[in-house]
Amino acid sequence: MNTPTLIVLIGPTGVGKTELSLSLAEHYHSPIISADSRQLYADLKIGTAAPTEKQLRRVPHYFVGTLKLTDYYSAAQYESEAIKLMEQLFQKHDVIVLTGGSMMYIDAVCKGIDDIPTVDRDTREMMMEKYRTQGLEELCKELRLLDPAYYRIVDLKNPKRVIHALEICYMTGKTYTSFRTNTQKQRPFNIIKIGLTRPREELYERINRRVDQMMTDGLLEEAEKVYPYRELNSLNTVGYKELFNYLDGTWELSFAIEKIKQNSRIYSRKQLTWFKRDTEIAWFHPSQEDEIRKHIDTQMQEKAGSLSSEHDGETGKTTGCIPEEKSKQI
RNA sequence: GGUGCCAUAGCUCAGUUGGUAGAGCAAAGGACUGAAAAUCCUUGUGUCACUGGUUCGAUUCCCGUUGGCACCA
Repeated sequence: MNTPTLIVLIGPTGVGKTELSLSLAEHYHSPIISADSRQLYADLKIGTAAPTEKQLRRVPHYFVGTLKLTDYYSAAQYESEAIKLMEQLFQKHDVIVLTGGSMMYIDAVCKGIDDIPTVDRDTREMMMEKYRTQGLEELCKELRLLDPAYYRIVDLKNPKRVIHALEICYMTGKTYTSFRTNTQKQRPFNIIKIGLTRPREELYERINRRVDQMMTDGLLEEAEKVYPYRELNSLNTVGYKELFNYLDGTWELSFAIEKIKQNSRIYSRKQLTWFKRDTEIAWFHPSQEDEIRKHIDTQMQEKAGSLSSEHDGETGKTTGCIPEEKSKQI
């Protein structure tokens, strides 16, 4: 049996991950695990550009359309479920393709997330109420007392970060810091990271066109259906939140569509920012499928049998195209 | 054709009683461990339309040119 290999195919929204993941999966006779925090929801097909019925028939997919809008989910939950699933899948497959744009989900699988208790509903309610009535500054003061170490490094202007740290302190009686080990988990499989990117203009044009296509495919109807649930976290999602403003009557439809395009572009940039610092990623243009396969095959040979040894630092990066090479030159 | 108003950042506009300018939006960069398509942070040099004049100094005042808008013929 060969060393199990996880091919991680990442890149910004709209770059062309889905199509390439299918052909790679077919080539390596592998299933596809989605790492997309919104394609998980069964009712958000069009707006999240989830794989179509036809595409799903080509290759078995996991973590697509498995959740209801009301379901609670998190990156940590994804980590444990995905790792468990992969244990099973690797018994029949040498290679698994993991693809998606949710940065934290990718890192959760590749590097692991610390074992921090899940916040229960009461604690979250309590903290939200505290935030509403007392404000962020008061919460920061509390954090300084309860977890001074985290207080020093946390982004004190970001309510979600401050609130979550306090939630953990209240729930466990321990500091949030004490749960942060900052260690990378070792995985029983090799990981090959492929990053897909395109020149900025090309990417933006694809994103804009895709949004128009979503509208003709019925995104508005999809948004109308889920409109009653708009307050849920699952619907704090590009493509839906903008249309809710139209359905409210606060935005013109054409304006909402422009906003979807804009927010998608911003999201793609955010993804690139996150991925850029991951030096293990080898970058390619989606059209370079041959080069990508070559890279994967070379990596698989190099890594064969090296699982138990220390991972070898820098991987030889054949760079089809590096993101931001343009801006670096300016 | 005549008269008046306007011309400042990618866009919409402030402003400088004459000492080379600043907001919003857009855009770009960054952070990120159980809500992550979330949440948060940082970044404003631009021939102040063009030409000439007055002035120590003009984006600001004056003459003209070009373009836009309005009104009158």
